[in-house]
Amino acid sequence: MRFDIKIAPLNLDLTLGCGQTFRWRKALDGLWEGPLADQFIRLEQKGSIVHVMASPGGRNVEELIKAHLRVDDDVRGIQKALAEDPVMAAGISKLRGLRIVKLDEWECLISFILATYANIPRITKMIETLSARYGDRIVAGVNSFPNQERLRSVTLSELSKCGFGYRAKFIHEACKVLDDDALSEFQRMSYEDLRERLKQLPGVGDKVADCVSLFGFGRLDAFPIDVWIERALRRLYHKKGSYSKLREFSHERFGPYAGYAQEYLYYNERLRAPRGRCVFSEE
DNA sequence: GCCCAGGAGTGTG
DNA sequence: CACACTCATGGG
Repeated sequence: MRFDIKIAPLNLDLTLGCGQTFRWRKALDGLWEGPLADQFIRLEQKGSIVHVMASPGGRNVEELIKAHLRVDDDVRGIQKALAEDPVMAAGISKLRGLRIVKLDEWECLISFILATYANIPRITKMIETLSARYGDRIVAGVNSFPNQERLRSVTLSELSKCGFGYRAKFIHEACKVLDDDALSEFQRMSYEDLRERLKQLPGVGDKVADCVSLFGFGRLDAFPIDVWIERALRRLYHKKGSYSKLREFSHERFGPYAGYAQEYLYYNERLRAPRGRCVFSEE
C-alpha cells in the first residue's frame, strides 16, 4: 500500500539519522526503511510530504507513522518558545526539521539499556542481533523487535553469547522483574515518578531513565544528559556539575520542552565532531 | 594498537 | 553530596 502524509517541519535525515532510534536505514536509493511494530516500511520525503510504502494488508500503518513522528507536536511553537534563548535560537536555525520520535516503550527501554557506554554503530548492531535471534520475521532479513514475553524466556547464558558484554545481565534481570502490564502502569505516572521507577530497573540510571522517558514514554520535559550534552552545556552555557545540577538547569532554562532542546544541543554538538568520528551523512 | 562510546553500579571520603 | 574505580567490547 502507498499513501502520503503531510508533516512540517520535517527532515527525515535528521530525525531518523541516528541517536534516538536505531532501526531505520537509508537504502541505496535514498529512501528510509525499517521495521515499525510488525510492518516493514519505506519512506520517501518530498518537501513536507512523506510518501509511505508498506506491505499490503498492514494494519493502522498511517497511525503508526503519525505516532512515531509525533505529528501532533506543535514543533513550530516549541521552536519559537525555545528560541527565546539566543544560544538555542542559533542552534535551532539549521535543525528545523529535527523531530523527537516516539518509540515503543519496551523496545526503547531495552535499546537504551544496551546503549550504555557503547557507540551508535555498535548499539545498532546489538539491537540487530537481538531482533535477528528473538524477533519475528517481517520480511527477508528484517525481524521485529522481540516482545517482553519472548525476551523473558531467553536464558542468561544465551544472552551472554550475543556480544552485549556486561549489558547481557542487565537485560536478563530487567526482563525478570517486569511483568507484562508493568509498562502500561508506567504510562500513567508523572515524569518525576516515572524516572524514579525506571531507575529501579537494573542497568537504568539517570541518563537511560531520561532517554526512555523522552523517546519511549513521550515526556517532552525529560532532558537526557550524555557526554555530548555535557560538552554542549559546558561550551555554550559554561555549565558543569553533577547530573542533577545540569538537569535542574535544563528544567529552568527549557521548561516543558527540554527534550526538544536536548535534541538540538545533541545534534549540534555531534556535528562538531571530527570528520572521522562523525556518524552523520553529509548534508 | 589506541581511543572512546547517547553509563551504571558499587564503594569510599 | 562528590569522586574513583570497575565492568566488557567493538567500531573508527
